[in-house]
Amino acid sequence: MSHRKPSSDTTRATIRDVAEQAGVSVASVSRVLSGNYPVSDDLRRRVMKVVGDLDYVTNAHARSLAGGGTPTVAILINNITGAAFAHVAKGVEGAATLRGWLSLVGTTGDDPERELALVNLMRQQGVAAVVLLGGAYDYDEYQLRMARFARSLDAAGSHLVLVGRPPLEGDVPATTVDYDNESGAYAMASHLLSAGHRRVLILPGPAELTTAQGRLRGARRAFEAYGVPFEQGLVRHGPYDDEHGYGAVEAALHETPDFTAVLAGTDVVAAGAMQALRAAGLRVPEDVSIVGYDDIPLASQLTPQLTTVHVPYEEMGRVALRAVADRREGDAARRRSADGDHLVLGTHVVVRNSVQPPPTRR
Amino acid sequence: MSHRKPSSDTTRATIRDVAEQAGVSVASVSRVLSGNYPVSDDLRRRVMKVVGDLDYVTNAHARSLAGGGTPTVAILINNITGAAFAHVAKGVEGAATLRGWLSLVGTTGDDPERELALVNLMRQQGVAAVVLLGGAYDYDEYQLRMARFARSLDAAGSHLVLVGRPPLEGDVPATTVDYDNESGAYAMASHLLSAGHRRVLILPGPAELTTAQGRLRGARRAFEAYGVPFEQGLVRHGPYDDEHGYGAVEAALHETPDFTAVLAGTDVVAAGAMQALRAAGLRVPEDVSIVGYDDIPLASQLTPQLTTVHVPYEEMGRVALRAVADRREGDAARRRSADGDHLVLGTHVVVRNSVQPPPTRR
DNA sequence: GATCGTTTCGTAACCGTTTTCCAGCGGCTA
DNA sequence: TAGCCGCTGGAAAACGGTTACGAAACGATC
Repeated sequence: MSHRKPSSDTTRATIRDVAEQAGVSVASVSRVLSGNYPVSDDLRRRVMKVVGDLDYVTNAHARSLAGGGTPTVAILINNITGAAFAHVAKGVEGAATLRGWLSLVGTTGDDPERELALVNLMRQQGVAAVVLLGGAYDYDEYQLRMARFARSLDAAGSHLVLVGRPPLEGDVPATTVDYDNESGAYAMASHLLSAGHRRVLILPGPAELTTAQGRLRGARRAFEAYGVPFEQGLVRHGPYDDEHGYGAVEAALHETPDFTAVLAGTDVVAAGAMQALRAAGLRVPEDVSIVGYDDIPLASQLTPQLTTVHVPYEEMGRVALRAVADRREGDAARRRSADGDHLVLGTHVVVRNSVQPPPTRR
Repeated sequence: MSHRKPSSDTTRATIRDVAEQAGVSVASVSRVLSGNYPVSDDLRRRVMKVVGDLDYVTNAHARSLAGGGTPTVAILINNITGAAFAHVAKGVEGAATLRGWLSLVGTTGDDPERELALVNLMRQQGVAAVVLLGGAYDYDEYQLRMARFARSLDAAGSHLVLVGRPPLEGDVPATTVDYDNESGAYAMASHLLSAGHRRVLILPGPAELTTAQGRLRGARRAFEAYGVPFEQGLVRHGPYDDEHGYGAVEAALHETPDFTAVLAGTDVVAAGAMQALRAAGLRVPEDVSIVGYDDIPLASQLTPQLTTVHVPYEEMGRVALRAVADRREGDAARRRSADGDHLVLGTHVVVRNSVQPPPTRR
């Protein structure tokens, strides 16, 4: 007879309880539940009956300790509420559950320290992969630490995936899923320039964020291509939110009011900018044209609907998960060759109603 | 000497490896790391040195098997991308990490089956709580199954928290964090009525969702209070998205074009409605007034800015987590008394620019 | 009827921690 | 100097599963 403690009130049934009550061994129970081993119909019936009666579910921790266990992907995101990267998260999560994977999520709140700490925490969880969402910080030390983590994860059989940021430098075992910030911004700026705009207010985003840097570079390249002098005084950095869009336009209207268009680093920034323009009695796009970036749902709900560049965020999430799932199934050779993977997805501008040629006079 | 297998390439270091290399017992390593037991400085130094060298992190699965382990909260959400409940998720996640808890997330995609399956999956994970976000389905069988799950979770030492939906009926061990859908809608409708509107198009949302039902009830009550006949032909059900808002207004303009205001069940629906109005050449709010519900960021970014009712979504998330954290620390007596907890938070209408008295003629 | 190959199932050794005992040890009191 | 106590650290038993290995049962084959 057994001398295990009688099942307490708030203790879930164990596989042993099931085995005893069904009069079989724990191994048998394990086998009918995981279904990867032949069992007789009689056994299966007996076990399932008891499983139902006891409302038994296997303990995931024990299971993954012993070798089985469902893979888990960790999603590290700046802010779940941010529309753009929430879509990436959706893509990752969707692709994950499609394969029966679980999704852990942590928010970094724009804090590099916290981001690093979270990667470590996820390492403890033994996740199959950690997916890091959003632009990176351009500090050297940060990059170095991230590279170290990539190696740690790799050594533990996990893998780091960077989404929406440039790949780490050097021979780092990490996968990057990216889109071309620069050429998107190039296209957007070209759109404005070819409409005749020459003085455009540029709100790229936070100066230290790689995405903002890329978008700014793209815009500048377009100006060069068009032979239009690039005016540093017309670019204003700041956070990716509507308040900054509002404030920046407000300030610009005081200091350099001769711009005829604004190139926002983000749809949300564009929304803020649009409000400031209206508050100043300017019409969009008759007086001032405006373009965004990201093509989040908001873009098509504004009035006028925003011309912007579409980034396949959700697709990026799916691609990110697929990359790591493939690598997990691939053989060692394939895995090694895939080191430093870098997938870049295309963007395209979607033309709506927020751009017109500049007014002949103001 | 040890005869354990030499550490393979893709196998993380174990506590044993650390112990051996530091020349101490595994118990000591565990103690140094968890820090809940007195150890000498010398021991601590030796262990930490090796931990650093080996880049060791404890295995979370093993840890929680053995009794330790960080609590995890499961967030079950319809769609991460949905603005309103993404804020709840943010609240939950924020409060969770504040206490050192982890957050698992699963998306239900509007599928009751999947929702139920996820609750079960989370039960396997041994989560401290599962937080279910969003309106519930009004099927009897669904409610019954959910009640069963609540009991299962409770029996396993976990707990079910329902956010943004009415509590389960009967003596079910679940906590509900809710807001008053009905009185919010009542206030919103009153706002319209007191502005002089009499014929208002109502787009409550999906007929089978409890939130939509509540909002509709509230509106109807307001009409009764004002002695205005409630016209069933002016309510159109449909999903909570802008396409439905657009389509419903479009249809209504054909069939019952004499409405002077639209009461949308959601800010997003309102956005769609607004577009349809504009497409038909109507001005907002001069020709038609419009109000939303939820007060998501979008509401203040539309033109005109949307009058809506503010729901403290993020706060609800925080409250939800606090409730389950408290219960976890409380004694058995307190826990029992807290069965069937029901916290309801207040809402308030925020007046912006989308409502005017109806035009004297059309 | 003995041999052999298949199924099917039980036994027991792990997986990597935490935690309960218990032992050694130096210092203090009597 | 014996006895006791506080402080450290080790040995080993859980925690709840999975799975390699071996054995029993059974029909088929010669």
